[in-house]
This record gives sequence, C-alpha cells and structure tokens, in this order.
Amino acid sequence: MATLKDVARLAGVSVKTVSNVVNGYEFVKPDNRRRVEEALATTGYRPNIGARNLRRGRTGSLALVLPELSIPYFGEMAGLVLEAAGEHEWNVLIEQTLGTRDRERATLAALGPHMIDAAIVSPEALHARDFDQLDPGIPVVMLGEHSVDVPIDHVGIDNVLAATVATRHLVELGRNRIAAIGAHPYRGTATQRLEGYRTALTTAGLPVREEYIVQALNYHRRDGADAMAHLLSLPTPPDAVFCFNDLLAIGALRAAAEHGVSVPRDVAVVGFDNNEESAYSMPSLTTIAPDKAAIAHSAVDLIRRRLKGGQDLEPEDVQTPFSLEIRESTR
Amino acid sequence: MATLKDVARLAGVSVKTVSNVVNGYEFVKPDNRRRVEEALATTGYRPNIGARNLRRGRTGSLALVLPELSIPYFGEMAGLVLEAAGEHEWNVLIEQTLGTRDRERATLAALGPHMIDAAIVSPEALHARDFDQLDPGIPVVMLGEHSVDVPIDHVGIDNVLAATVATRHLVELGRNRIAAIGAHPYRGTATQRLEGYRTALTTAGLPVREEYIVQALNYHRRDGADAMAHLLSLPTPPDAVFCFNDLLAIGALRAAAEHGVSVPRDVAVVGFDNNEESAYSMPSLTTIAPDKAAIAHSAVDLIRRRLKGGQDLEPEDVQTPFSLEIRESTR
DNA sequence: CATCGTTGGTACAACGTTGTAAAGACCCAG
DNA sequence: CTGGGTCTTTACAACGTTGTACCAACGATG
Repeated sequence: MATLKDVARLAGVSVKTVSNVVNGYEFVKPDNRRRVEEALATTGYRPNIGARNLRRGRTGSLALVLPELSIPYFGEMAGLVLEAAGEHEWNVLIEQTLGTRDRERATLAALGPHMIDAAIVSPEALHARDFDQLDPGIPVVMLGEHSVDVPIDHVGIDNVLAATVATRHLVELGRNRIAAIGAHPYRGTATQRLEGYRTALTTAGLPVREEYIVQALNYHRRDGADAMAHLLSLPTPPDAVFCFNDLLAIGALRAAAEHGVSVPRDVAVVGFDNNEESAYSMPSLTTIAPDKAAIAHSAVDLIRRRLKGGQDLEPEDVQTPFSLEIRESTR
Repeated sequence: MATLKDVARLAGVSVKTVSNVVNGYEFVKPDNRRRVEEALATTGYRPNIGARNLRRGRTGSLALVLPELSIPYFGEMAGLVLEAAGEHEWNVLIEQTLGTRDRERATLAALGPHMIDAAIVSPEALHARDFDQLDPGIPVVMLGEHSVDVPIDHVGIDNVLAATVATRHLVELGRNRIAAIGAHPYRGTATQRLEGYRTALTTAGLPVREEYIVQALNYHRRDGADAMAHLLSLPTPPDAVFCFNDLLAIGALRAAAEHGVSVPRDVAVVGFDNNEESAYSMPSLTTIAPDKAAIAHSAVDLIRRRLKGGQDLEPEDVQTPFSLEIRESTR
C-alpha cells in the first residue's frame, strides 16, 4: 500500500507537498501539482484514515448501539441512521446489546472516545443511574427511551400521546373491553405507553381493568401470542387489544386465529412501530407509525450540534412526529 | 483523556513499562506493577485503539457490505455477523449499497485497506468483472451470490439443490401446476434457484411452462404480491408457487387472500430464507431455512484464514447446510 | 572472582498523517 | 541592486502506541 512517502519519492517532492496536493492546498506550482497527481494515480494512493484521524484527533466513525438487528424496528432504524450519518461522511459501527443491561453498560464504557466521535444509543434496559457513573467522554444521543433525570440529548416520539391516540382509535370503533399487551416492570417506553392507554380509557369514561393489562418481558412475536392466548382464555375476553409494538401484535393476530377469533370482528388489534411487515400481515395491522427517518436525522443533527457546541450546551429533547396508520385489523 | 504518558508520569516509570503492564507483559516488578495499576485506575486510562492499530498495522474492524438493513434477511444476517466477529474482537462497520451496482463498487473501492482489515460482501447486482478491476487490497468474502470466475472466498448454500428440494416438496404434495416467482435477468442466485426449479420439474416428469415463471426485479413483498396477482389471473392458474425469497412469498400470500384463493388448499406456497416473520404469517410459511449462523461464522473464519495465510491461498467455497421448514402454507 | 543468563527497566524509532515554522525562490518598487 | 513582500517548498515535531535494542542489576555457575 502506497503512502505519502512513496508518492513523494516518485514525484520528486517532499511528503508535505504531496499532502498539500491531496488536501487541496492552493499554492502549489502547476508543474509540481501535475507530477504529484501523476504519481498519485500511478501508485493508486489512498490516505490512511487511521493515521489522519490520529493526527486530527477525530475518528470519522459513529457508534450505533441497539438491542438486536434482527428485530425489524431496529433493522429499519439502523438503515436510516446509516443513511443520515453517511450524508456527513461518518462511518457507522453497530453494536448489539441483546437488550441486557450489563452489555449496554459495557459497550458504552468500552467504546470510549477513541474508536468513535459519538454514539447513538437505543437503550432497552438501561437505568438512568447507569449514565451517571459513566461519562463516556463523547456525545451520546438516546433514542426512544427517555430518562428525564440524565442530561443527555434525546430523540423520540411522545409515547404517552401516541398510546392515547392508538387507544382512542379503539374506543372510537365502539369497543369497550380494551386490553393492553406489553406492560413491563422498568422499561420506560412501556410505562409511558401504559400511561397513554390508561388516560385514553378514563377520558372515554371506560374502566381500567387490571386483568386486561398483560405484561410482556420480551417484545417478540411469541410473547404477543402468549399474551393474547391468555386474554382470550379470560371469562370475558377483550374486544380490542393495544399492543406496545408490532411484533407483539403480529403474535396476537396469530393467537387470535388459532383460537378461532376473528380480527377485527371479534377483537380489533393496534400495534406500534409500523414495521414494514405490518402492512402485509393477515389482516394488515393498524399501528402507530413513527417518522423513523426524522428520528435518524434528528439524532445525527444533535450529534453535530454537540460536537460543535461542546459539553456545556443544554441537553435537547427532540420530539419527532408520528401518525396512526389505519389498516384491516381495525376496519 | 489520559494517555500512557500521563499514567507513566503519575506512576514514576517509563511509558513502555506502563504499556507492558497494560499488555500483560510478565516481567514487571510487583511494586511497579502495583503503582502502575493504581495510576491506571485513578486516570481512568483507556488505550487509543486508533494509535495502537496504526502501530500494529491492523484496524480491528471489518466491513459488512449489504443491500439494505431493513430487509429482514440482511438484518438477521448482520446481527449474526456482528456476533461472530465480536468473538474475535472485531468491530463491524456496516455499509448499505441499496442494491445498486455503482454503490457496491464505490463502497468496495472507498473502504480501502485502511479503515478495515477485511470485508464481507453480500452482492446484489455486482458482476464478476467488477471484482477484476478492483483488487481492494484486503481479503474479501462473498456471501450468497457466487461468481465462479473470480478467485474470491465464498460462503453460501447450494442454491440449485435447495431450490430443487423446495420444488420437489411441492411435487410430493401432488401439485402439478407449479409456478416460480423471482426470476431475474442477471442476479446469480435467481438463476441458480430457477435452475433447481426446472430440474425438479423435469425429474418429476412435469412440463416447465414458461408462463409460470414470473420475473421480479426487486424482491420485496410488493413484488411478490404483483407476481401472484398475475399468476392468479392466468387462464389456468397454478396450484403451487415457489417464491425465491420469503418476502416475495409473504406478498404472494396476501395477493392470494385478496383473490379469495385459499393457501394451501388452492395454492401451496414455499419461500426461501426463513425470515423470522415467516413462522408467524397467516398461514405460516414453508421455506428453505439456510443456517444463517453457520454462514456468519464461516465468513469470519474464512477471513481469519486469509489474514493468516495470505494472498496466495486457494480461494475456498464453503457450502453451509440448509433445511426445508414445513409449515402451514404447504400442509 | 569472572562470566553468564535471567529479570526488570529504559530510550528510541516507527506506524502515516498534518500543523508549524522557517527557509528558499521569485517579483516588484524604490 | 537592495529591500520587502508574496508565493512555494521543506524539515521537523507531534498524535499515542508498541517493537527493538540496549542497559543494569541480580544470583548462579565455573
């Protein structure tokens, strides 16, 4: 692999002159410039980004820390973050935490300020206090989960409001036994969505029945199916279900079918995330559709802002838009 | 950020001694070791990976080049590659090509040998000759697509055989009007799967009817739905369909439902890839299930082999196992 | 007591790049 | 032809790390 030194020797100039040509420095004699450019071409020189970054004190990479790429929501988000970061010539290094708190902490600690300029973190199990002890030394943006106590930039949608909208939609269909799948002991988004669900019910004058609130420790399709099976076995099963993400909803659809329950006639189902697959499920799934591209772009923008502005900027909390996508599962 | 120099000053030893402690060198006096470790702790020292790699002549990163993370198959593969690479302490840098040939070429050329030690490429549109002119200067492993002409390591399943198995399964159900969705003018895997489809039909003594072979320029759900709609509008519609990936199959399921055609009674459907969602579709999808973890591990192993062994190793072609996952869509 | 091998430590250079400072070439006005 | 400025190029150091070479003790061996 050719280095500046090789090119310089070939062109008969100093290393620095070659560097100057490569970096578009103005004052280079046409004659030398030509010779350098020829030498660059014949050697096929490519700058050593690592060395350049060492010198410049930056890395040119971002980390994206998320639970699992195989989960459609994160796969889609990751793709969009890659696009948004690419627009500013950042490479993106992806780390999976598999949703465990230890690994989220370890990852954040290990990445340190050397491999990456900043990190975009989509925490699953992280507590606010995990960030206190941490100080990763680089800007961090949180996606989704919102820890109000910690002074960290954050992007996400208004989960309480979105959950209210989803639940109200079910109320407006005339359903009055509305269940929720996805309650979780310490996951922040779960708490917020549950709050929105409760608000919508009480606003509509409907009772909040605790047996209609089903926990899901994971948010996979299987958990949704289990939860739905449980709901359908109740003495008075619900006539509508709000699932806290689309995977739970997809599982719920299957459980309903296996119990011979028709969706949406017997039970209406609403999901959350608008995964691509949800437009093709049978029936297709009504769901809260966050503007994922907006989330990705906001996250990258927050990072750029903080890299320019420094530590002492006020942490910002960007709320991105969402919509309710109405499909067959509530029609 | 603390450097070795800072730690050395604090501990009252040379930089190199600190380096030795950090790297677990054996012969350090207990007394010094203790002082260094204290200094390491109080400064919170973390090695500058960039500098270390510059010195060592490696980068510690792999690139994973694939069409799109939002496509479930690639999301799942990416997750597994991350895991496999992590076992050897590689970071993974993901690049999306969006399936365009220009961007595949550009990405491969740009990554060069500085940012990464090697690349795992899942080509979509790349021709064999694109690699000829290229010589990225680092080991490259190809996933899936198999360009026999180019001396590059490759991992994948036997597409011809897998397609034969899938098609034969439909034959054994007693179907004799078996269609194929996913033919493609120059995509290698498409050609191979089509070949397997043809072989299975002729082996079974069934005619290959060209009107039952439907092109798909993209492999998304929409394309599968369109293709299926077309097939169902034929004078004699097929009684079985082999789709070249699961997304096409999911689209086909929906089109069938919209045409009031029952799966599997009227039309049996087989997919390819075993996406996680395919176990939960309605009906659940019979599909070819490649051992994705094996693919990921083989790819990483091939890279390690070549980084050790050098350029002159014979290119290897690893065939990973697959199975036929039989579900409701053919039951 | 001289020699040797082992253990423990250090100084220096180098990886490839770029910022700094300074030196050299050139041109024009006085 | 001198002085001053502008253009052009260069040597050097530095980013943080580690490999190499070397030095200094030390106890053991002859």
